[in-house]
Amino acid sequence: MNSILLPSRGRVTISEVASAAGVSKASVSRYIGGDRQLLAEATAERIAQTIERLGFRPNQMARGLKRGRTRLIGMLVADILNPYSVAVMHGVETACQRHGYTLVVCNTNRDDEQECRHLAALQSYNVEGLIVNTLGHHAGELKDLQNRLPLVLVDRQMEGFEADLVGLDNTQAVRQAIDHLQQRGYRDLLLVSEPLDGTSSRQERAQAFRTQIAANPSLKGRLLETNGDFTAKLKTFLTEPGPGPKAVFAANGMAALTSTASLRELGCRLFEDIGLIALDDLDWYPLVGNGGITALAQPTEAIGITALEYLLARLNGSRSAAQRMAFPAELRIRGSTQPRIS
Amino acid sequence: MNSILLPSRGRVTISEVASAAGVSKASVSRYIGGDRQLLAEATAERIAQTIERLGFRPNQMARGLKRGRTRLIGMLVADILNPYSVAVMHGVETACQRHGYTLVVCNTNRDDEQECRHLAALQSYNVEGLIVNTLGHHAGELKDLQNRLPLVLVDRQMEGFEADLVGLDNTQAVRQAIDHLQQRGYRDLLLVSEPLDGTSSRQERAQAFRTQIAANPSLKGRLLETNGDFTAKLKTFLTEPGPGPKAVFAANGMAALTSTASLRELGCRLFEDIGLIALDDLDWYPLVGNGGITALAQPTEAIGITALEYLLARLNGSRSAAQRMAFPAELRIRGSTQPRIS
DNA sequence: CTGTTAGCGCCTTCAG
DNA sequence: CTGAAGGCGCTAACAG
Repeated sequence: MNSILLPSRGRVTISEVASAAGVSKASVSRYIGGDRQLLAEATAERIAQTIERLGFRPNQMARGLKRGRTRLIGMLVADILNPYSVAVMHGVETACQRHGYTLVVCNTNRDDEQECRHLAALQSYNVEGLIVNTLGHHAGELKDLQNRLPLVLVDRQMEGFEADLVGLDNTQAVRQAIDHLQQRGYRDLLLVSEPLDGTSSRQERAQAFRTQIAANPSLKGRLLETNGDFTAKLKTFLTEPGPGPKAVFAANGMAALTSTASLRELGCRLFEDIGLIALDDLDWYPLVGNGGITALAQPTEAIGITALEYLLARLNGSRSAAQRMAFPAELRIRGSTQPRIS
Repeated sequence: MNSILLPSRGRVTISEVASAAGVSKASVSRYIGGDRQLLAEATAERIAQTIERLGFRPNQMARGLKRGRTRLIGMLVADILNPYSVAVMHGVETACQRHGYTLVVCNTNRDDEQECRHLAALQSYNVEGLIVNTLGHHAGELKDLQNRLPLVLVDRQMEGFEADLVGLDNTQAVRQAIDHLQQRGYRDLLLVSEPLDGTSSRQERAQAFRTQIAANPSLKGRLLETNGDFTAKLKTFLTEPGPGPKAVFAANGMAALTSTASLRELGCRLFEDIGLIALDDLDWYPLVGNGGITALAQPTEAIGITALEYLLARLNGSRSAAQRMAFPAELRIRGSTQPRIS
C-alpha cells in the first residue's frame, strides 16, 4: 500500500532501452529524436514497444546539454498577483505550447534583488530565451544577459536598453480615455496611478495625460498616486471646485481597485457623483456601482503571443533592429461613464 | 549598437575558468560546489576573481545530470486564470525561494490532454518533485508518476490515489457559511457551484451542503451549477416561495462572479433583496453592492507553503503514510449578509 | 539502415 | 590541498 510512497530511484535510460530492445543507443536516440525515417520498420516497432514497456522518458536535461537546445523559455514576471501579468503569461504559454516550448516562470515579487537572482537562475537552467516584465532597474544585468540570450521586454521598457518590446500604446490609450470622458461631459479629471517608481508604462501614461490635458483648454487634470493618504487627497479632489463634472481615470487595475474602494469609503454614489474609467479590464468591473466600470482593455493574450513570436524570430537568427509593438486598447463602455449634462 | 542583438553563442564553461585561473576543473567545481573549505585561501580567491571576470555561471543542467539533483520543483496548475491557483502558487514560490529551489509552472488550462503532456514535460526536465492541482482524471498517469517522484496534491484529491494533500477543510467551511447565514436570518439557501465535473473540492462542498441542509429542518437548500441557463434558474430560485429570506452561497470565486453578475442582471438590489456569501476572498469583494460580499477566505499562502513543505519532507526521505492538511477558512463579514428579521 | 566513438558541462572518486 | 580520469543520459558525426 505504501509502495506509492517509494519513488524508485533511477529512471530508465536510453541504454536500458537499447539493450532491452537489442539495438544500439544511437537507434533509440534516432527514434525519439524523430528520425524515424532512418529506421527499419521492424526496428522502430521494436523500440517503440520497449519504450512503452519500460516507461522510458528521454531526459531533456541531457538532451539539452548535448544539443544546446533545451526548448525552455524563461519568463520573469514583476508581480504574479497582478492579473495583467497573469493574462500576458497565459498568452505566452499558449504560444509556447504551439511551438513546442516549455515555459519557466519566475516571479520577481516587485523585488529588485529577486529579479537579479531569478535572472541568474533562469540563465543557469539554459533557457533559450527570456521574456521579461522588468522592474526597470538592473539595466546592467539585463544588458549583460542580452549578450547571451535573446530577450524581449513586456509592458515595460528601460532607458538606454535596446530590446524588442511589446506592450500597449499608452499614449493612444490615454487619448481614448480622455476623449471618451470629455465626450461624456466630464471636465475635471484625476489620473490615479500606482506610485511612479520608474516603471515605464506608468510614466508614459502619466506623461501622456499631462501633455494631453495641457493641450486641451476645456479640461482640467491632476495626477494622484495611490500611496500615502490617498483617500484624503481624493477627497480634496472631489470637494474642490472645478470646471465641471469630475471623473477619475485609473491607470491600471490596481489603481481602479484602490480608487473604487476609496470612493466608496468617501460615500460617493457610484457613479452619479463621479465618473470612472480604468485601464485594464478585470472581470469584476461590470459588477461595481451603477452599471459597472468603463474600461480600456489591453489585448493581453495577443501581447503574450507576440512577445513569444518576437523571441522565436530572434532564436531563428533575426538580427534586425529592436522591434516595438504597441497594441491599441479597446474601449468598453459601462455605467461609470454615462452621458451627463455639463 | 546592435551588438546587443548578437547573443554570442557558447557560454563560458568551467574549463575556461579553470585554465584562465591556472587551476584544474576539479578545483573550480569544488569552489562553486561550496567545498571552499577544501581549497587554499589563495586558490579560492583566484578562482573567485576569474569567475567574476569571465561572468561564469554554472550550468545547472549539467550539474543536475551528474548529481541527480536539479533543485527544480514542478507545479501543475489547473487554471492559471483562477486567482486561487495563482495565490497558492505564490505561496509555493515563496517556500521554494526559501529552500533554494526553482519553481517550474505548467498550466493545464483545464484540459485533460495538456495535463498529460505537461506531466511528461515536467518529468523530462528532471524536476525533483511535483505539486499538482489536478483535474482529477488520469489516475493512472499520476500513480505511475508517483512511483518516480514525490508528489503532493493541492485542493483536489483523486479517488483511489494515496498522496499527500493540502487544501481547505471544505466541510467546516460549508458549516461556517450555513451557520453564518442562518444566524443572520436567512432560511432559503442556494449553493452556486461551477459544474460538478469530478473536481473533488467542488464535490465535497456540494456534499457537505446537502448533508448539513438535510440535518437542519429550519433551512431549505438547493444546489445550482453555473452552466446552462444559469440566470433563468437563479430567477426561479428568487421568485419561488420559500421558508424565509433567501441567500446565495457561492462555492468559489468564479461562482461568486457569475452569481453577482446574474443577480444584477435580474435587477436584484444587492444585498437587500438577497444575501450572499462566497468561498474565497477576492480583492474586489468589498466593492460590490451595499457593503461588499461576505467571504470565507482560504489561507492560500499557507496552503502553498505547506504543500512545498510536505514535498520537501518526502524529498528528505520521509516514508510516512499520506498526510492531509485541511486548513480552516476565515469568515470575513461584509454587507452582503447584514442581520435581517426572518 | 545501424553501430561505434566522442564528447556536451559538470561532479566525484582516487591518487598524488 | 589539488589534479587526472571516468561517467551522468544523450546526440552527432563517422564508419560500416
